[in-house]
Amino acid sequence: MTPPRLQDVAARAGVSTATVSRALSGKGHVSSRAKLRVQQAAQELGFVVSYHASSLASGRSRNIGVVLPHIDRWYFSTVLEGVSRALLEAGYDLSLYNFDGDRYRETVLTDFLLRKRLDAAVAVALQLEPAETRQLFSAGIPFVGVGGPLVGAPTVSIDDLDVGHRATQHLIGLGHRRIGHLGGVDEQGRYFTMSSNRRAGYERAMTEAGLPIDPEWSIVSDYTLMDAYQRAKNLLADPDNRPTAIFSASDEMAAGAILAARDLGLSVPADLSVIGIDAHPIGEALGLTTIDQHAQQQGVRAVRRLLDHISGADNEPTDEILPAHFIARASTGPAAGSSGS
Amino acid sequence: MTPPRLQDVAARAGVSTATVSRALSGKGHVSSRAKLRVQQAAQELGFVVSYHASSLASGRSRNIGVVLPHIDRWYFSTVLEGVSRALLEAGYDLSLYNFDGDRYRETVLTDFLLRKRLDAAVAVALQLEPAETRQLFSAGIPFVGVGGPLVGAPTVSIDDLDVGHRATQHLIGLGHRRIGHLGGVDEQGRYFTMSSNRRAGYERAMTEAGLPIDPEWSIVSDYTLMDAYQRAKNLLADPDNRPTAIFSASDEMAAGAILAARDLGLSVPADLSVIGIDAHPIGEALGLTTIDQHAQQQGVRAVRRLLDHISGADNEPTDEILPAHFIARASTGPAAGSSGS
DNA sequence: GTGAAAGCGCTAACAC
DNA sequence: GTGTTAGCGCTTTCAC
Repeated sequence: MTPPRLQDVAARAGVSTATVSRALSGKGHVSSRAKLRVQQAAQELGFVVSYHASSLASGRSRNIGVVLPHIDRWYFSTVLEGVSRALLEAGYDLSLYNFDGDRYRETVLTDFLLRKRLDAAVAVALQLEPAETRQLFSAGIPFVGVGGPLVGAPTVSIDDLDVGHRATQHLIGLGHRRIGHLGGVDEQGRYFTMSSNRRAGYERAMTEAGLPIDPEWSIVSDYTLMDAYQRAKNLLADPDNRPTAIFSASDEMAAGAILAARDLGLSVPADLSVIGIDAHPIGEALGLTTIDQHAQQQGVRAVRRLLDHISGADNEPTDEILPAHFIARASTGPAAGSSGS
Repeated sequence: MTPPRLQDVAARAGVSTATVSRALSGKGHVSSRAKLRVQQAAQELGFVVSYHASSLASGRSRNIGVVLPHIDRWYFSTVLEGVSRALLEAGYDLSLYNFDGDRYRETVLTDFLLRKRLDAAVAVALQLEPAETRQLFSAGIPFVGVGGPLVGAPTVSIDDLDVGHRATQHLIGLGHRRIGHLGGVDEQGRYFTMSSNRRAGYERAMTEAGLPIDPEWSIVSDYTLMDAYQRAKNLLADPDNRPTAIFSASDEMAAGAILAARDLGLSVPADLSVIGIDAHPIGEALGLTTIDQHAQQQGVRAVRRLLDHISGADNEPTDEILPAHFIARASTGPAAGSSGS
């Protein structure tokens, strides 16, 4: 037996299909008596509107896309969790498009996003070429960026430069002068503006304090714990020339640094202070001092912005900077032989 | 200007809409000459078929759903990555439905899945009540389960009991006799059959070897690193009555145990051997011995099964057990005072 | 191999 | 407040 259609509900309730549509969607006026009969009939028949028919007729699909370069990395899956929650709450469907690094970059941009099935989309930390940005926008729907600038669309993020600055200042305030940095690559200008902004914040804080920035202490990693572990270990192995503190652009890399230090017999924070960014759960067990960037909340805000926009709320396309908060734990402490500052 | 429709392409190519549809979808026979003209016209106009119109007319949507209880946990985001990859490869869209624990359980089951917008769906480690399973299937589409039994649908997973058994045997083979277990809750029979099967494997191996199962060494954790850290620390704090080895049902919990041991001044594996399951990246830096369950591959396989089914391939709804492989690293070693076995 | 035309199931004017 | 009806843009018989 074929599923009930709106027409069947109309027949059973003794009204027209238009009335059923109105009663069920809540748009337009329907007498409460008619509404009741419709709802009952729909209930009895187990009627659910056909998504495709509804979308085709109305031109809107209650479906929002999420485009991201990775899924199984903490930042992305956490933002996604926030996006998902906000969308579920609003009754919207969520379509997921994963670049998977660069693997499906083209495909997603040229095929998937153009199918006219999305009301809007959020782009998480994508760093696109100008031509790619154009492709994106050619989908003809509102976009909002998260965690990195999406040129031409409003973006929700933290102030990465400021966060890098504050993290570094924290270490400087503890009396450290030999401070290293663990950051990400800025592959040919793609990806990780986030990362380069944090590095810029570090450099600014160092410069302001009149401290030297040793290029050897400025480590470029691929943002994974293991890679950071290995590189930090190399850096810290030299007892004559190693930093007393490290500011890491992510908690996972910070964790790698802490594990490396321990494996070298260095104690944290006595021999080495480490601060990260994220509030990644792994930081708890390591006592990692960090700055919470409220990743989930970033996803939630992005969705709110989009939904407001769709519903015609008069929001100007301004960027939104979310606050980030210190979580002081045990991985940072006074520099050896320092009285603080 | 409104986007081009199929009709526009037809006009430009000088053929009927039917021919355009055939030429573009590849179904039905079209002269290569006509096909060429159609493709060119489509190209010039920048035509992309309307998803909704196509779905409404054909009854199929090239859209597959993924239902999971969490997104931001390693297992789930990794499976999701695999699912996403396989779907992108096949040109299918992916709709994401997150229970978020129990928060949207009802909503997803009763509202979202019934909108007739999915061709099929994969359910990742859902542990449903019978009534909920019925709701799920009432969507009228093929399902496949991943990483946990979905009663009434084919499931892709590893053999959790066997894996628990092998992990424990590994420790026993190293001469350990006092072996603890770190597993998850079986909340009222919901969630984590996975976890209870691994525990059962542990118990069987212990029993077979004639070793005692000390209830105090069988720790129930919430599967997070931090919780496992705390509980393991409590367990290991007592020098007179602690295990010499721990089998953890996940790598994250295993990592917690290792960190706890270190913080107590115990050395791994000299004082404590630890083995996990997952091949979680964190295990690398900790030298964690583990069993790789190929989570991403589980997602890929689930999608393949679904697509085969949709395309009418004669696949019986059998469960599929994927192999799991040892990754021997440094966290497990011979028991102190043992000659091995 | 190709075209005509009848839907797919719903929404949104527009009329009453 | 409610019904009539013309689409939304494509797929798919059924003829030719």
